[in-house]
Amino acid sequence: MSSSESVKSLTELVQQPCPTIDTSKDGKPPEPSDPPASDSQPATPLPLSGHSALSIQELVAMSPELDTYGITKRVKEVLTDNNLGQRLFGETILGLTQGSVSDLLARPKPWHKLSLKGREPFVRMQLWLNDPNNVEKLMDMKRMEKKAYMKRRHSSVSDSQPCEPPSVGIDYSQGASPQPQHQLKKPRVVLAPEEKEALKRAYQQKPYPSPKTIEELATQLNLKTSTVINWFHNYRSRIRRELFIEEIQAGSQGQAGASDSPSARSGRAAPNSEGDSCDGVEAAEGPGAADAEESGGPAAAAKSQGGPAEAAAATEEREEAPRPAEKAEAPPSGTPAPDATDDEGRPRGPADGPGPVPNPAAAAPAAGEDAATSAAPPGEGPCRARDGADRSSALPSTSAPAAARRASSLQSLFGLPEAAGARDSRDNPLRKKKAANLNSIIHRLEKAASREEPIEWEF
DNA sequence: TAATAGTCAATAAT
DNA sequence: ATTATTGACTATTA
Repeated sequence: MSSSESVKSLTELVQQPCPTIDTSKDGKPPEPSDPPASDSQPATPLPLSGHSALSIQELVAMSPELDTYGITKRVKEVLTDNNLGQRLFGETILGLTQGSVSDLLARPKPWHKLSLKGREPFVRMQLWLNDPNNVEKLMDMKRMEKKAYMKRRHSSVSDSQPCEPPSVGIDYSQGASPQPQHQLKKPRVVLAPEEKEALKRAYQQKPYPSPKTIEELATQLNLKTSTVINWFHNYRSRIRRELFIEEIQAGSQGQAGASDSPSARSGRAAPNSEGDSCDGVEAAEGPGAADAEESGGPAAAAKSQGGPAEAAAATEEREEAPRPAEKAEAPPSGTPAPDATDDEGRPRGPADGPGPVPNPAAAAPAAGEDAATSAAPPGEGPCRARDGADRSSALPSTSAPAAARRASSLQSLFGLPEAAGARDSRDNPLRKKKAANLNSIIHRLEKAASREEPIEWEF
């Protein structure tokens, strides 16, 4: 069969219910089609509905832009409406574990920020949503699982338990517990809240600590170096994603009513990141951000502790903010994280500085887009109307007056419909994050501009 | 070489 | 029971 043929139908399969006639804009030019993936790998062992061949990878490659936020929203609805769990859905439909599914559904990244691999689950979800029997199939799976489970239990009860307690026999209960066990299982590190706080503080001053700094942190907190490194990696990406969703939600808060549908959606309101304040930004320069957020509430979070973490506390007198009331601003208050001398890691050539910067240029438009699309309830009519008039700013381009670019970035950022007055002070934290973010971006742009380098911003 | 992206899997929290 | 969180790993990418 001609690839073009199948390609077409498949593309339709993936299409979102609401055919956004955005084709006019195209925009994904380079997706050259080239099926680079034609190498090894078993590819898709998953269900992938009846379809014939064509791996999802190929589907992903030619998939039109999908509204990830809208998709996850609908998936969540369907799952909860039908009492289907994430584990079942994940293993059966996506080939992912429960934890991954939870994360994906709660914090989907915008389509354009996803790699080919990252898009896969979303394509699968879209495919699943389009499948008229999706729920039935899953329910069947559920039944089957239960049956199997019952069976197992039965046999183990009636029969002598043939399996399970693998070890046993010897080993008794042992008071030493599974300690000496060849150390086969790592304990799984669990950072104490104090340690996390110390790391967060360090992050705020330097999102990309030098190896030296990392080493010091590890020593002071009594952690393995790799743990600290991992923590920074994880934290950076976590922060990044948080900004994504905040943008999206901020952009969609406007209206909502419309045709509410069955089952309430997921009310998420303000997740308010606990006491971690707006990390993620500000490393650039100005103080700008240090919010205590949460006016009148959990102000008194864990504060004093003299326990184990004294290492951190000791070296760095905590600056914290004893006075939540006066959040005003806490400039990078002197307190260098660990060991004063620390200073800067300096190196880092290209893009560096304030790392935790997702890209506003892209994010902003994305937010609008997602919002628009997802706003429409699952299947049906009125889909978006907005076209791609403004969504042009999504790509690199490069050589353009930095100033101009910055201006446009600012515009798109601020341009977010602020209408829908309804919000009061609630958006403060968000605003701050955005502002801080903007600052860091500006900082980078200026830096770049001054050195007249074409640099490629991935906006 | 180091940063990022995507996940896993243990374990916390509901 | 499920769902959410998060340290660690693996594969990519620049």
